[in-house]
Amino acid sequence: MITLAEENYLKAILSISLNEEGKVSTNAIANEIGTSAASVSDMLKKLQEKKFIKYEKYKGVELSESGQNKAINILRKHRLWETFLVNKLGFNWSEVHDVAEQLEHIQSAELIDRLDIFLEHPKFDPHGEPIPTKEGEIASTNTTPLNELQVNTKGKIMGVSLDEKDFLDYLTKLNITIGTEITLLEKISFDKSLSIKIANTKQHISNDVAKHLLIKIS
Amino acid sequence: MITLAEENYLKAILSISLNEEGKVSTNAIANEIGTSAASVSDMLKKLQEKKFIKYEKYKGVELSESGQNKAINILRKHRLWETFLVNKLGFNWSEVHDVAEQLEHIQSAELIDRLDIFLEHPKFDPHGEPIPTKEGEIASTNTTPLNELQVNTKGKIMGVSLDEKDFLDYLTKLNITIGTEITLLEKISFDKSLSIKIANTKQHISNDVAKHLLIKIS
DNA sequence: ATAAATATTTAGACATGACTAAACTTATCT
DNA sequence: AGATAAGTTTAGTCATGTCTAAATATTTAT
Repeated sequence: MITLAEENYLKAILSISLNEEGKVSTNAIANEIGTSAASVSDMLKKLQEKKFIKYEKYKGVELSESGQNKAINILRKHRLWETFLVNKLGFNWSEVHDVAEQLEHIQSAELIDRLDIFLEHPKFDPHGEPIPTKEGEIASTNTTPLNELQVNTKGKIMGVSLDEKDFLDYLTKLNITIGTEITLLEKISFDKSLSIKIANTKQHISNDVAKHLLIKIS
Repeated sequence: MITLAEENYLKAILSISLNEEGKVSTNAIANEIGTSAASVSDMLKKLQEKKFIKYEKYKGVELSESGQNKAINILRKHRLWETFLVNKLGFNWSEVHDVAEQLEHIQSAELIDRLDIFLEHPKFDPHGEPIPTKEGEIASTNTTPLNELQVNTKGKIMGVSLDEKDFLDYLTKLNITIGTEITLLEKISFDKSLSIKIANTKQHISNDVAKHLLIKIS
C-alpha cells in the first residue's frame, strides 16, 4: 500500500524531474511540497525502503521504475479528472486544480479506465497538457515557451505550464486561452517583458507570464 | 477542519441512528466501523470537543446539529457519486460502494452542486435509497422490508438497504433489481425464510436477504 | 586550501488515530 | 442486595508524518 503523503512526494519528484535534468534535491522537493527539508529527508528514507526511489544521502534522488509508474499514473488521474470537471461539469479551467488534487488519490484502476472511456480518451487536459496513457507514455507537445520565441514569430497557444487560479484568471482577462493565435511583437531587454498581438490587439505581458505559455509556431 | 476519520465516525453514528431509536452506543460504533471500543471512546472525546456530538460518558452519543449536517452531507455525496458511477460510467450496482466511500470525502461544495446538476437532480441512488437534498432532507420512502409483509401481499421492490457486493450479486442472480414485482407466497416459521414469486417463478430466500429488500405494496 | 555559505541529515518532539490490557461503570440475575 | 456479566473508559504503546534545532556534509569564494 502507498499512503497519500507518499503519493504526493512521488508526484513532486516527477514534476521536478520533468522540468530539470539530473537528480532531484531535497530542497527542491521541500519547496515543491511546501514542507521542511527535514521532513523530506525522513520521507525519502521511507520511499527508498519501499523501492519507489533511488536515493543516496546528500546526492539527490531519482524515481525507480515502480515509482515512476506510480507518479505518472497519478498525473494521468489528475489530468483526466480536470478534463471531466471542465468538459462535463462546466468548471472553468482556473477552478479545477484543487479538486483534482484530491480526486487524483482515489484508488480504483477500473474507475480511471471508465472515466477515460466516458471522456472519449482525451489526449490533452483543459490546460493543454498531455494526458499520460494507461501504459505511462506522455506525449511530447513540440511547443516552445513564448519567452523563448524570436520577435515577429507567429504561433498558436497550445497549453499553459502553470495550473494556478490567479494565473489562469489573468489569462482569461487578457483573452488568452488554448487555441489563441498570438504574435510576438517585441522583447524588452530591461525586464524581459513582451509585447504581443492577440486578435489584432496589442498587449504587454511580463516574462513570468510568457514563460508559462506554450506556443506552436505557425 | 474535519479529518477523514472523524467523517467516518459521524457517518457511522448517523447510519446507526437511522436504524435504531435512542442514543448510539460505543460498541455499536466500534462494530459499524470495525475498530475497538477503546478507539471509539478516544474519538468520541475529540468529536465532543469539536461539538459534532452530544456525549456523556457511559450514556451513549447523539449527533449535534452541526454533526448531523456533516453526516447527511457525506451521505448525500456518497449517493450522488454512486449514481454517477452507475448512470454515467456504467458500473454495476454491486461495484460502486468502495469507490463511493473514497469519493464521499472529497471536499468541494461546488463539485457536489455541479454533479447534482449533471445527474439532473436524482432523487434516489442506484440501490433505491433517497439522496439527501442540499438542505439535508432525506425523503421517506414509505417502503416495508419484505420480511415484514403479510403472506400473499404483492408489491414492487423500491430499494435495498444493504450495499455489499455479495448481496447485490446474489440479487442479480435471483433476477431481483429495483422495480421488480414480487409476491410473498409463504413464510416458514422455523427459520423465517420466505417463498416468493418473481416473474411467475417461485423462489426461496432467507430472512437475512428479505429484510434488506424494501417493498412498496401495490 | 581553507573558511564561509548552503544543503542535508539526525535527534528529539508532537498530533493523529489506532491498538491491548487493565480499570471502572452499568445492567442483569438470583 | 450482592455477585457476575456486559459495556465503556483509561493508561500506556505504536506508526505515520510533521516540526524545530543541532549536527554534519558539500559547495563556493577568496
